[in-house]
Amino acid sequence: MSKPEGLHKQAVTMRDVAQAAGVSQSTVSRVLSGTDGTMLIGEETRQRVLEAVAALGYFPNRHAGSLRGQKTMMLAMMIADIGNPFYHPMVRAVQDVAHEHRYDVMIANTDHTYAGERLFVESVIQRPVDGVILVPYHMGKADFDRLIARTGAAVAVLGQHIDHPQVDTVYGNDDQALFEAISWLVHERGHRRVGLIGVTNEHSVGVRRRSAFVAALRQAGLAIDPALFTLGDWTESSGYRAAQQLLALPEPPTAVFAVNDLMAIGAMEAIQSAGVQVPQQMAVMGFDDIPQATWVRPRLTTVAQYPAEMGRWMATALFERIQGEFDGVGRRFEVKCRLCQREST
Amino acid sequence: MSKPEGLHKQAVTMRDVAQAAGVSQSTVSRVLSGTDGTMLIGEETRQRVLEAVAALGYFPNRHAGSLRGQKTMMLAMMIADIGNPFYHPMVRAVQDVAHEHRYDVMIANTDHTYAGERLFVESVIQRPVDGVILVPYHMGKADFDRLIARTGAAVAVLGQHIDHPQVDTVYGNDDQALFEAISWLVHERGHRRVGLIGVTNEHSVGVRRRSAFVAALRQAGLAIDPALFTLGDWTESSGYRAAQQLLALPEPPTAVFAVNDLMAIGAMEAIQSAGVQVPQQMAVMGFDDIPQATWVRPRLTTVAQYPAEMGRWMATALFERIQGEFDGVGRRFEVKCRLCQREST
DNA sequence: CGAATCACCGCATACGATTGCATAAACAAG
DNA sequence: CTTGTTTATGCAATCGTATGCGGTGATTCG
Repeated sequence: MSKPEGLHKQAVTMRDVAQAAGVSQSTVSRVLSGTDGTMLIGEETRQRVLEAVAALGYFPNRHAGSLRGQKTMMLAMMIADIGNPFYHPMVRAVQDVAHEHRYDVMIANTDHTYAGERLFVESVIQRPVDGVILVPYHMGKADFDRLIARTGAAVAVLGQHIDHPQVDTVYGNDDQALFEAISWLVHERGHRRVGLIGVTNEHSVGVRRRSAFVAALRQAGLAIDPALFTLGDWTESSGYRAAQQLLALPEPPTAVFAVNDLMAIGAMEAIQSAGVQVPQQMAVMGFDDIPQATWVRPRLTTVAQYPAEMGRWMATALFERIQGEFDGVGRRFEVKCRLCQREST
Repeated sequence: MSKPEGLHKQAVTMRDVAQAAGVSQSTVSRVLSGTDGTMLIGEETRQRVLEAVAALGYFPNRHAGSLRGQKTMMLAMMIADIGNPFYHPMVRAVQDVAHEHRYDVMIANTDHTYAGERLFVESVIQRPVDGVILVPYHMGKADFDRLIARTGAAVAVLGQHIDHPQVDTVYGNDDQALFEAISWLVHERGHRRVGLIGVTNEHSVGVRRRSAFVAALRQAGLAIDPALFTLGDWTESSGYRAAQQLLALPEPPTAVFAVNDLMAIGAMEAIQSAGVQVPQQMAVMGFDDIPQATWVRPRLTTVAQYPAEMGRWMATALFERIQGEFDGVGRRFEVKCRLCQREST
């Protein structure tokens, strides 16, 4: 009775194909999906159907399949900031793997906020997908339970933020790598006052890296000066401001460690603008090894992570679950970080 | 009869809410959408329904609405390379506008290939969305006709590549800006041998920029030396290789212009590695003004584009069409480029 | 030669939400 | 008491696809 004013005109449906081929719609469905082992289709009709499909340029409407409870052929990916180059190879890798499986990828930014993360979860509840890839900073186990219970999607996660029995995890040994990096800075390079550009404690990864930083200083027998701890929000400009703060100190540090490269690059910019030489007067070190770390001068010493590998791992783990090849307890995969010694230290 | 094995478990549907509130499912629909002006709902039942919604934590299944031909609450965006920082503010702006409208964004890479672009169109045909944003390099009018005819989606496009009556377009005056940039390089800076790092003629934007380049040289009365024309593929590494090629020339240019910043940065890397001073011995100039242009040393002289503004414009134009506020012929919006004079020239 | 088997295919229903139409209740007017 | 009108709600069809089950014609077997 109701004729929906086609905002989306689906000119050619399965019924059209059926009519053109002189068969029923269900036959067309069976020819195309083919997965119905018990059902046999005559070779002649199969050909007629395939010809009609080609002639009409038919494509299946995936909204229908999604509604029917089939695969949605879609992945959702949540990252913190699409402007951060660290995520690009990851997104890239996920998209590549997805396309191999003829999947599409929906992407959302959270801007590192909890509100953004919850919005993402609600979005996925409203439009269920087959798989979800997350880089969570705030979400708790309850949020994951809800996500999984309501959508039934396979879930893969980056980072040690969460440990959930049903989600696969890939993470770097960042705390250990950071510990070693600071130790190297102290012992090999002789720095005794090292400033930190960290993030607020709302980010569990910030807490972990800060602890590793403190532990390294402690182990080296150095004093912990609260004035040397500054905060940023992962962006280049926040690194710039944090470095200014450190430079303004009565007794500035001789080295600055930023918990990501963007902030390190911003810090270097600030330090050089102030007429302070890097690394002679002040060394700078970052984390991630984004490509831009080698574009700046001096080239940035940093701790490399391997986002492409991480993304590929998450995506393949996801598809193993989607295709039912694996459904055990969440796997954990560690990608080792590596110190990249360059010119800024 | 058929019980689809719920890959996606939608625990709570509208029917559940209806049952909990003791009304029919259609009443729930009317309470929630509310858009049905002719239909009145008793205040008491409205409350009962809303309470049931809250109690059950109901969210609408958007796959169903999409199938029914309603809005899909989804945008699709096609860009060439998610690794190119030029696109990030654009993606960002689109996502921000979309989220204001409670829309999600599906993103696809084409890697600058026609195959990638066609794949995207097919993907959108199979899963219609309300709006499409494209950065096309190869697609022709026929592809756009097909896209629009098959999906009925609103379309917005970046660049002058296509001019279609039904699509809104935003573009920079890149040819003019490039002409002026080269003229500036020649007249103000005195360069008489300028190398070009361009792209193949398959990219219409490459052709246009190359023409502008040639025109500027002609107008300056300079000879056109084919050896000074090299090709890249928009990536940093291709810029590196192209610059090596120019350096190897018997008579190398005194300035190099790359049609985007990534290639310019790659070129600068190559030039400096070869022990040639930038800009004293060889000047470098790019196009786009990505943030990284000010990270490198010397800072890159370039022609600025404003991708965030471009993205915002495309997105708002799209929503004007989606919401029926506009349905006239495709609008065109020019975003002026601007020369950013820095240290590399 | 009648019945059982088999290969092939169509009918009908369901997924969840929207919406035109029918309908029930309540009330007013004649 | 009948008829008309208003108000609030339910029924049922629909979007495009998947699938259990029943049906039909042909072949085979006892």
